[in-house]
Amino acid sequence: MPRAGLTPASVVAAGAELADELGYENLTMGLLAERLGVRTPSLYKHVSSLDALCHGISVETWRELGETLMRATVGLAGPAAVRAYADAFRHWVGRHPGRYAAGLRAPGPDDAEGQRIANEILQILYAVLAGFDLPGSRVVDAARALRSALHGFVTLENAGGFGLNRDVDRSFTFVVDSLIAGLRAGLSDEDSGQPEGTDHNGPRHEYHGSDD
Amino acid sequence: MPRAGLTPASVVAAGAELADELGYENLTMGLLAERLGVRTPSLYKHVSSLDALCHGISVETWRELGETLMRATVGLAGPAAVRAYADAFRHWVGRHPGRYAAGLRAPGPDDAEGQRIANEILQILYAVLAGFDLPGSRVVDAARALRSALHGFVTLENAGGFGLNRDVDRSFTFVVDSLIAGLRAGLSDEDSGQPEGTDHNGPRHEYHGSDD
DNA sequence: GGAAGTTGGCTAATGTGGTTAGCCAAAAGC
DNA sequence: GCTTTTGGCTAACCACATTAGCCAACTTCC
Repeated sequence: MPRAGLTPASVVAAGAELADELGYENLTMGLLAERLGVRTPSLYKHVSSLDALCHGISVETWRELGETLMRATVGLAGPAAVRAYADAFRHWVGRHPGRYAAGLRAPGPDDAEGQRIANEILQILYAVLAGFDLPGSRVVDAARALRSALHGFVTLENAGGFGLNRDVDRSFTFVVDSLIAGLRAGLSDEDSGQPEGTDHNGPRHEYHGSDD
Repeated sequence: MPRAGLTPASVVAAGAELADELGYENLTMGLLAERLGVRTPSLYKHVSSLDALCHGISVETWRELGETLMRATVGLAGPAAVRAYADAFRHWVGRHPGRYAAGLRAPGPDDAEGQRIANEILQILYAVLAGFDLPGSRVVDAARALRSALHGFVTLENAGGFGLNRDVDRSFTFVVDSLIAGLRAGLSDEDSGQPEGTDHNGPRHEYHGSDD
């Protein structure tokens, strides 16, 4: 019985690749084992369960996506930064649908690594939004808006939810431009019930509970 | 052996309810059978498979959601219609997360009923957008934008993707208002490569292939 | 009212996929 | 080289979807 030279990292990496190829929901221990030239139970020497494997893929996903978004937006500000962020996001997810699906599992409160990375990505987003001079209490709304729109768009796009009749790139531009319009307008901070200045919801580090 | 009085419709309805309670991914033939006071194989006398059950829930979902959106927007136009549409959508999905998840399975090309209902909902959306005098080739973009943003927002919200720190209602308003701003701006129809007037991508009925 | 037919329960059994137990050789450490 | 640890493997188990085939309960029709 020669050894296959697997490691937790290589198993997770192969799992991520397989998820992209077959779709996240079709990722199976048996298929992954086959891909790695090994019998199914052998995988358990490297990952404790399918769930753990998916968690590993998730962490990998956020790491890679974070790196990508960082590279894409470095040196940019304002609308250009938002557009670059959005495009990089869409293209990365388009190339890695399985990974992205795995990444959607929110990190549990006990998952320090996941929390850390989620927070890191959030910081990139806040940096991108910094150029718009939004009132403090609006920044969270803006981040959620951008996240929502991007997530929704790529999810529907990957699921084939858009017909083929009209250029999808153009639609994507429309979404992003609309949000930029909203950011520019500032959409007055119609009192959030919290006095200015003591707003504890700005882009700081209290977001360890969940990504915002 | 007394009879349980099940019908395909009642089984689907119970499945939808169970999906809302337990989450779509936890919906299982065994649990549904238990809920209905029956053994698992008995369900197969009413639905041909788990997949068929989910398809049934999906159809139900779009029917109910369509009805809800229709009611919410009837008699409204422009920004008010968009806001009403968005609010109704969010609240319905918030109350029916399992159903909504089931509804995400895009109807296959062979599924006439699913196609019909999807198209119907699309028509509501187009009606809501009609008040903005968008150039013909922009309407599809606008519809996709609204769908994406709403879908992304409710999905992240239901998944607990937003922290608890800041009012989520306000963030939702921000997303919707941003899109309305984009719709108002019209975001000039920077040539879509198709001559005006012959645009075959407007809000008509060619969308039988997939919802747009 | 009852005989025949259909319907809708049931138990038993199969297959797939995740997971554990426990064996044994290969690599690593001394 | 000998011991220990590690990473393969087979066998077995469990959950869940699904099918086969039995049999009672409703329905129909005389």
